[in-house]
Amino acid sequence: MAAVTNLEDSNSPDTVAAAPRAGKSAPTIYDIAEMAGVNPSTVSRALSKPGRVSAKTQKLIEDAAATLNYRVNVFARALPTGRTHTVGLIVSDITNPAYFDVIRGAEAAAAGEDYTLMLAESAESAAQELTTAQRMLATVDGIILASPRLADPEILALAKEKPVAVINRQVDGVHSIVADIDAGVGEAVRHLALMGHTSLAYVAGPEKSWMSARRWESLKARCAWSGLDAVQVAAGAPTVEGGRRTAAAVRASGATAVFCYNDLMAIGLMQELQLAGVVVPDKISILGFDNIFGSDFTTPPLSTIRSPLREAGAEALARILADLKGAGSDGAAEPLPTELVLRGSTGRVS
Amino acid sequence: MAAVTNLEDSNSPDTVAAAPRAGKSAPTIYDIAEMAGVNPSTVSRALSKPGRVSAKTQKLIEDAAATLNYRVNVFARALPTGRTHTVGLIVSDITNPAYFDVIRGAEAAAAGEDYTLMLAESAESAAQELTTAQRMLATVDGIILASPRLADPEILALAKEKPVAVINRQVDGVHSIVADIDAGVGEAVRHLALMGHTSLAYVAGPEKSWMSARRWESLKARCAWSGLDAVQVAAGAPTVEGGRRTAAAVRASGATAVFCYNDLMAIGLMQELQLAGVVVPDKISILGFDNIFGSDFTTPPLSTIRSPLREAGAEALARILADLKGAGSDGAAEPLPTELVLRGSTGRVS
DNA sequence: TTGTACGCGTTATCAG
DNA sequence: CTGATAACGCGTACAA
Repeated sequence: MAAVTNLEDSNSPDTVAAAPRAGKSAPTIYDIAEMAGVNPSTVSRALSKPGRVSAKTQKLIEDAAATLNYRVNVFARALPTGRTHTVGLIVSDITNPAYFDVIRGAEAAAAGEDYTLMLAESAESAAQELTTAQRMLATVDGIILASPRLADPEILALAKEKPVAVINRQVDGVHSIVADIDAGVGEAVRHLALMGHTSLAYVAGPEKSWMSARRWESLKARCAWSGLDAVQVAAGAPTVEGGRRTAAAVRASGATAVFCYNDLMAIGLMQELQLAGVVVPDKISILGFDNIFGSDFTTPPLSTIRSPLREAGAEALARILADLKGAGSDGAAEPLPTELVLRGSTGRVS
Repeated sequence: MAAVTNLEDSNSPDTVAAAPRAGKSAPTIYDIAEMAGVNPSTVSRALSKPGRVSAKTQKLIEDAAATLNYRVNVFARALPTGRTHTVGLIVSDITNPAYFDVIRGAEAAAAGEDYTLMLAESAESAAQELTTAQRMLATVDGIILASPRLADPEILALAKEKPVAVINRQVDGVHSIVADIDAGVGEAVRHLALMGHTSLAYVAGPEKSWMSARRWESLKARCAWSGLDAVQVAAGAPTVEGGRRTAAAVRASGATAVFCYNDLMAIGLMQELQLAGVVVPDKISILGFDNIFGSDFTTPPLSTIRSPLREAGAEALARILADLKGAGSDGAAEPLPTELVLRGSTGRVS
């Protein structure tokens, strides 16, 4: 394996110019003031609160700013105000495709309001989530916690410092964005009952996951209502590997249909089952949650319960921005719906 | 724009319950100075360059900082220095799992040096990439461009302002992290020849992708050397959908083995082919590049050429940090090898 | 080795 | 409505 970073044999890797210092520094409001013939403070006003200056000088200043190609220095602005126009988003695992949409939703919402999103991951660790959040707190105006592993009191403590919104979690006192999983679960259970299933199982996710417990409750309740059996047979890391490890317990349970905490686990479970010669869905039906990217790569493609992750990300950001703008009233938000996505991993009981 | 904050823990605290200070606002170096009985500037020195103060006062100051639970105000620090301890990373598509490892590699390297990573995506658009980069430029110390769609001159212009490193691209004059694809391609072609294939095809990615061209060149050269036919039969967006759209052209080509620009396209192509009743690999072998998360979800699992993405991310960050530290021209970088990952989508020619 | 004084770019508080 | 001036917290020549 010969080659290298600079492939083309020309090993001139290091004529690379080192951090050059641009000769002229960026234009400031003083430059604009001079050009427009007004006081710097007037420029500041014109550029931040477009209401407190006369229309004439406003235009004068804006023109000058434009020709100078002026851009605010966010650090200088953050110093007196403490505001950074930045919102943090902490996800539990950046390699979980479920967060793609959360990230994109939040990012789009942020960009639309001229905010910047800061992304961090907690690697499924409550401790790391806490230190990350606290570190972020210094540089952001608010924080979004997606599927947090933190305990409620810790989240509330965070919320005392700056606006906080949680996704996939219900925490009284902070903005909580939770999808209405009952809808999707109801659809799924009804469908499975129609296919002849009477004994369902649930493979749980991390212990600290509020959402995992919630999904199990929803499933249990729905099954009780429909007169089906439902048991929680295993738990594990919310990853493909974690799903694989639950295969033995799932087989032992005798259930004919299995809900997994998320698609990743469902995929892992299905892989392991197939490896052992269990045919899906003939022998056992498998369902995931989230409808992540890649859940249709499998054979059979995974049936799953779609969550409105993108909308959740956008909603979380909107709530924080509302807090920031003082419009605090976090009135009741409409529940975000879930729905059954039927693909090949579920079928008639044999 | 999003950012990945590093997980580096700043102080130790947490056990300290009592609020260290009566004042509401965060402690500053003035508070520390007062408590330690020294001048604020001494505190500044002690906290930034641990060499310029006496060991005694150093400890005095550090103790005071600890009991005060002091944390530097990054904005105040950025103002005089222009340094933010932040590096930007722009990827072309955040939903492409290939970037997982790039992101993690860069993040880990950043965290290790107490830097923070800012993440943004260009959505495969050169224009958006440029505006994003320029926007970032104001708040980061350097920028990493992963698979940039920008033209060379534009990248060089960026590099004139702050340190820049590109991944999957060779740009003379800026740090270029490119894996040795010849190694993996060589392995793959040799394997296919052994399996009886004589006519290979390449499905290209985006036109602006330097890496796509490079992969095609490598394949072409290797085939020529081995006496095999190789043609580029199609091109498309580097996505699953893009891969699907190339199916017709691929079938028309008559090739028995197809290299795709990346795994996403390979998966899409395989799906579309299978939908049309073409059996993989019996009728046609398919190979991807990158070995992304999920490339083993398919049936058959995808054969692919693994790229050291994580190492690339780490390397890119290291180069930028070296620039920042003035140690500018670091010697030749270590080679980043690629290798063939043989799974089920390749087989003997029928 | 440590203290003094000032600047970084912006916003906020007063006057006018 | 606009101008002057004082913070904001930190780094750093320049002195001492």
